[in-house]
Amino acid sequence: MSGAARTSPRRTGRRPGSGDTRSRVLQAARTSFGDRGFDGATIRDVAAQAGVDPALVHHYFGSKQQLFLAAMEFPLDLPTMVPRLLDGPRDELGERFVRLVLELWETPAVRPLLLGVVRSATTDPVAAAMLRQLLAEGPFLALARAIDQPDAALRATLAGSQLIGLALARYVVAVEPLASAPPEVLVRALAPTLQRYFTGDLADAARAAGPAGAGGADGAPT
Amino acid sequence: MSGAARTSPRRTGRRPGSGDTRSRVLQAARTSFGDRGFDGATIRDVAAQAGVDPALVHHYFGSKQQLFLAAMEFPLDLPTMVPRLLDGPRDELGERFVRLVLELWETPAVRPLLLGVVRSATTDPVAAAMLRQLLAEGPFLALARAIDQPDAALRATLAGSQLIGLALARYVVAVEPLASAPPEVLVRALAPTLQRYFTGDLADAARAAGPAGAGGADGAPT
DNA sequence: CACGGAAGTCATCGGGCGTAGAATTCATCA
DNA sequence: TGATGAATTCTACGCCCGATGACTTCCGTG
Repeated sequence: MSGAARTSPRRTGRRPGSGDTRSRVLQAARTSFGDRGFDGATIRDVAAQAGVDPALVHHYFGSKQQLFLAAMEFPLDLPTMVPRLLDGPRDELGERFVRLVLELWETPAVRPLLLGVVRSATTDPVAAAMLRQLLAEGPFLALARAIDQPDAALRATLAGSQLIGLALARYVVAVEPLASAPPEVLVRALAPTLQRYFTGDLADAARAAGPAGAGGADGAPT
Repeated sequence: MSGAARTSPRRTGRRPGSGDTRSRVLQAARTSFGDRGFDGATIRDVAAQAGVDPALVHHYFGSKQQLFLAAMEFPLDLPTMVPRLLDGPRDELGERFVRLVLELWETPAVRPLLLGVVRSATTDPVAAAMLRQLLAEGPFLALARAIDQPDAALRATLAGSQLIGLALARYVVAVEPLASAPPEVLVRALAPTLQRYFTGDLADAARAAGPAGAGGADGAPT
């Protein structure tokens, strides 16, 4: 109370910190990286958004790169998700997978992270490596490996390409009507694609679209 | 004869121009935008790559934005391509489409353009609009419209999402083994997906991959 | 109560950017 | 030949960025 009107010329030094400053900076960084990507975001803006001096961001995280890494660290229990996806009818695996990915993107706490990685991956090598790892070594590959089919790695990246394309078109670039389509419509539209990438026969070109015609025709899965 | 060794302290002024300077600048801009995106590319670097003063770039194109627009102008005869795609068996349309898109990406003169648009679209609004238009109003929509099926716009963007995802994974981020897969393998893998997006039934979820499968309750929304 | 370390601020450095304007040289044509 | 305009360069302004280092204030511990 009385300390406010002292003769101090500057309001420098430590403020009676609330304690959650670090997480506020992290949150601001997620928003900023998510909105503008790694290059577009600035430490100054992150600091302002968190109500903090830019130097403090450096004090906590050392560099912009390290701030990015800290902000984009996934709070997802990825290893747990794979068994959950495998649990259930195998011919509905594609549907479960699409549904899970859409749920993640629609979760407010997660979307900025994914946006940040995707927005930055086209330009920044570190972010590109993160995305590469997610698609080629993460849950996609684990899932593809768990199914007894050849070309697991190719299947994983094919599935990844469809889902990253969906994310880019729907959430980053906002192409209509894809951006406003209800999730359930997308699940219906994408599930067969994912299902085929994981369990189907990748060598046959023409089928899988005509309902009548030459019948299912894909090989027996063991 | 005597003019060369004058006391001139600077080598300023017009050089005995080769005449193709403008196109050299454009070519350098395509490379630079393709490699680093709109934000990452710099006019100074473009100029250096073209062996020219940065101010000349401004003299020709006015601003970085206008340079981008000029550099990314598609040399493709898009209206011509649609009829060519429709010409042939309808149930091989997906295959023809995938093949065409892959050919474009594999063409050395075209790839930097596409790379530039994709790399920039995640951050720059103008580039995002270009991509949005390409996917939602360009040949994708024209193709979907030419087929007698409901939800043409949604079908077009679904196809676009798969192909832009392929481009991102294969050419921008270089996810293996997708990045090194022979084009023909990708045609085989992607053609059924595109075929279904254009001509298939988007409402049924479970089929198109599983041979047997129980009855899928497609059910009307609402 | 002393004190050391953590939290926080300030001022600034060095650099790169887009852009602008003036100056200079070349080519062309009356 | 003289002039006019385009092509090209130089210089520089103003801005914003990431990073650094010194400094001040608070808090926990002995």
